[in-house]
Amino acid sequence: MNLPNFKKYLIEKGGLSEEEYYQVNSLIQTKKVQQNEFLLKEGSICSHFFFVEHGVLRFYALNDQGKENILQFATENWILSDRGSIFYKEPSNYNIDAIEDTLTVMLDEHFINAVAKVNPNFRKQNEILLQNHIRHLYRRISLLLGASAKVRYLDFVKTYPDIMLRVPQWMIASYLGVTPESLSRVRKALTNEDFKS
Amino acid sequence: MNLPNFKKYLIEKGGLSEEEYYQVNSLIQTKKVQQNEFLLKEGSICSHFFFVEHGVLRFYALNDQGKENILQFATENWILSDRGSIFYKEPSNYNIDAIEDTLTVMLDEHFINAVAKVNPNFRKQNEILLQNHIRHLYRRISLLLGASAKVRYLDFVKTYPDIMLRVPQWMIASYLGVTPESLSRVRKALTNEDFKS
DNA sequence: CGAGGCCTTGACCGCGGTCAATGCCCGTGG
DNA sequence: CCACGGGCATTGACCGCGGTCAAGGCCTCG
Repeated sequence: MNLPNFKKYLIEKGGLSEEEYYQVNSLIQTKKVQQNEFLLKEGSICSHFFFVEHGVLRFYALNDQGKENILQFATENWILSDRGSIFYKEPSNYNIDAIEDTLTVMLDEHFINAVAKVNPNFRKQNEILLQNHIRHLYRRISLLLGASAKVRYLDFVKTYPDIMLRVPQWMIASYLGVTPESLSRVRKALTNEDFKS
Repeated sequence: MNLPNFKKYLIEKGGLSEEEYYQVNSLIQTKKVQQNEFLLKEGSICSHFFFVEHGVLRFYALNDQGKENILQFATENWILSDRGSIFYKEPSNYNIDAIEDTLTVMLDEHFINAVAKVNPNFRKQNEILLQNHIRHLYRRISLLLGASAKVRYLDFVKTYPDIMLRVPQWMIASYLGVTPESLSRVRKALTNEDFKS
């Protein structure tokens, strides 16, 4: 199995050497999903973290009216999961499915412990990634609390130009917390501004 | 220095034994702040995690119009900080100040490493707390994306009944992402509903 | 060529924001 | 002990952003 992104992740972000990587290599499990296929469905218990080797995933909740709220997209090198469901063995309230055909690496506690054993530094590196993730979530909350749809959209374009090109617009609207119609109007207003300047 | 909550935290959540606690005891630094005093100001670099021994803190951002967006309250046993600022040594975009007179324990990387050395299990426990934190943030984002002011308020009351009683209403409004006036109307509508039933 | 998914556009409406006035509580000082 | 002032909550009038509903256009794919 050829997993250049995952290998790079373990070596560069995880701090493993090439030899250490090959030591845990045999433990790696992968999973392929096609577009619209699910990796996690509401009500079931999430068993793994999913590292995206290539493709795009989405992580979303259904609210009381059955509307989707997209919490996160994940492209190459992102890790996605319902952490609460994993750690507390509870049924998940979330769904994960594929926006493109996607190849993922399935990480469980067993694998993480194995890597940490090979290189104890890994846990520390991993912690920094978690801290960074928390930081991004606070930034997102800050925008949701205080910024207009226009500002949130501009921030998204700047932060994730790659995702812009790979997911349909109505999903971006959902991620931003607005309707597809509203997002369409925001975009129209922006192109009009461009003409004026 | 008598720190019953922090001691309990290191022993119950951190997994230390009583003896191990006394081994790191001498390294503990605390900081007292009075109401309205700052622990972190926008533009300065955040040097510590703050564990709340007793009191209430708030963590907030200022948006472009100078309005406060409260990202987090912290009562007893909570840990607050700008993680990005700590890890990347960047000036912070956030503020932390005290809502009540508060006693905090200041945790830095040095202290955490010392605890981890005394009990290697600590880092793993800490990771679980981080995962749990991420989970809560996703829940909050989910509510901000899809729920009305009323639903968000009811959720807050249910989740943090203690905080309700200790912080002024306009701060709760800020946390929920609405104006104080709107929150007042939501509350009024709810008491009217109560009379009907 | 037809069907279905997605984006756009228009008309309408309601939730929540804004601004301003009033009420209430409480601490401070005359 | 009362008068005053400041901070917070409430209420009302008004408005605008963004939601809802419906129609139409534009793709792509069978």
